[in-house]
Amino acid sequence: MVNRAHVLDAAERAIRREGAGVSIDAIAHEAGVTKPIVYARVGKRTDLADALAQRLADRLIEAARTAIGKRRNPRTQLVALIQSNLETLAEHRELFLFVAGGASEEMPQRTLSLAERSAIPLAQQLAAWRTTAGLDPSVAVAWSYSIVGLLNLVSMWWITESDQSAEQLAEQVTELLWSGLSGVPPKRPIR
Amino acid sequence: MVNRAHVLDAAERAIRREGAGVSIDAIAHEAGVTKPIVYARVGKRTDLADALAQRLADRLIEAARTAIGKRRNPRTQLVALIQSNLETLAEHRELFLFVAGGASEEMPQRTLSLAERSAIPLAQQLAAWRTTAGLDPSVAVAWSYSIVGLLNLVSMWWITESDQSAEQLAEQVTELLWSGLSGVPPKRPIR
DNA sequence: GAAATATCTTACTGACAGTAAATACTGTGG
DNA sequence: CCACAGTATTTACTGTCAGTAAGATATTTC
Repeated sequence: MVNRAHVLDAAERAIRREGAGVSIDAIAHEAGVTKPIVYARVGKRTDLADALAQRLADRLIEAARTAIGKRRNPRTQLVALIQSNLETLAEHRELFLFVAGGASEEMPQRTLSLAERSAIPLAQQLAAWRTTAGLDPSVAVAWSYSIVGLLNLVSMWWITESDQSAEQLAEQVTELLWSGLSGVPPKRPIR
Repeated sequence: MVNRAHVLDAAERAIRREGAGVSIDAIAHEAGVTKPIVYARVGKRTDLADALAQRLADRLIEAARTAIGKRRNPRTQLVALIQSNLETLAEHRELFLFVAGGASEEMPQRTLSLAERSAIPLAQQLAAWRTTAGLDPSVAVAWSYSIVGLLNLVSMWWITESDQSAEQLAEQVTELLWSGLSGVPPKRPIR
């Protein structure tokens, strides 16, 4: 009667309403069933977080694809990617916090599983580019995690503390990712 | 008899032994006291996480300072900064997870408070550099969070899933942060 | 229509955060 | 040496919640 997707939808609504600390009972109630059904459909809390992380990552990728759309200039594409990430995570703020925050024990696996889904396609793209440019593609994975981690924290910061526009922030972050720090330090120490 | 620092030390040992999901009772036991003492000294779980985040951030900054040491080449300094970050977080793996993972509700504040302590000195340095280079320093804060976020996720990934050496990874990440992506994409779409 | 099976719910357990009330300890004036 | 005020500490409790086992209800099968 109620399938897995229905429960996951209900979970998203419950999280949106009650925040990341929502109880399984509340989710079950939102789905119109009782707790053991939730367990039968999606497993325990960490499994739920995994499933929702998957959905969120898919949405991020989808949003990025549309935002990039038919833009041709790579740097402009990067701005669009970053801005869409900011806006999508802001849109799904509580879900993001549920997925990223979750329970303590399995935390790295969860955060990484969210990161991984975004990072993998990115890594493939980067590796392909590097290869055609005649460069070593083995940096691709590390770079993907770098970019995803950067986007995650910047988004979190922007959502909760910053008041500048997504556009402006995306431009600033792009400047860093595009050109790097090489032009910045004069001749002296970091810190 | 037992002061705040003593309790925090015990908390670190307990976290190291039992992982990020450690109970307050276990921490109290490790400190040789009972639970209400812990609450009297450091407050509730999120306050404890804040205090430990502070300590961890201080250690990261300190480690970075020594690692950078007397190196003069800015790019080499960046490699050292990144490598020291990797190694320090690996050293304090469980503490890192406790601080970053914690409870769901206040998660952004906690993660950000950890990030903030690392980001602020970095931002000051970046702003100063940009100013002396005649560039707009207003990007400094966003860049700091970018770099800290990048380091956090890369460290987490490295700690739990990657098997390459810290040295090699630090070099790869430096390449991204130093030179940026501008040389990479040919003339076509991201993803 | 009865037996077998799948489906859902009620009801429970165990763990743990956080707190209130009770108890032991300390020093001070008599 | 003792009563007593004030503080430090512990015991014992409450409430919440994840996760599950056992019972109840519907559904299929012969």
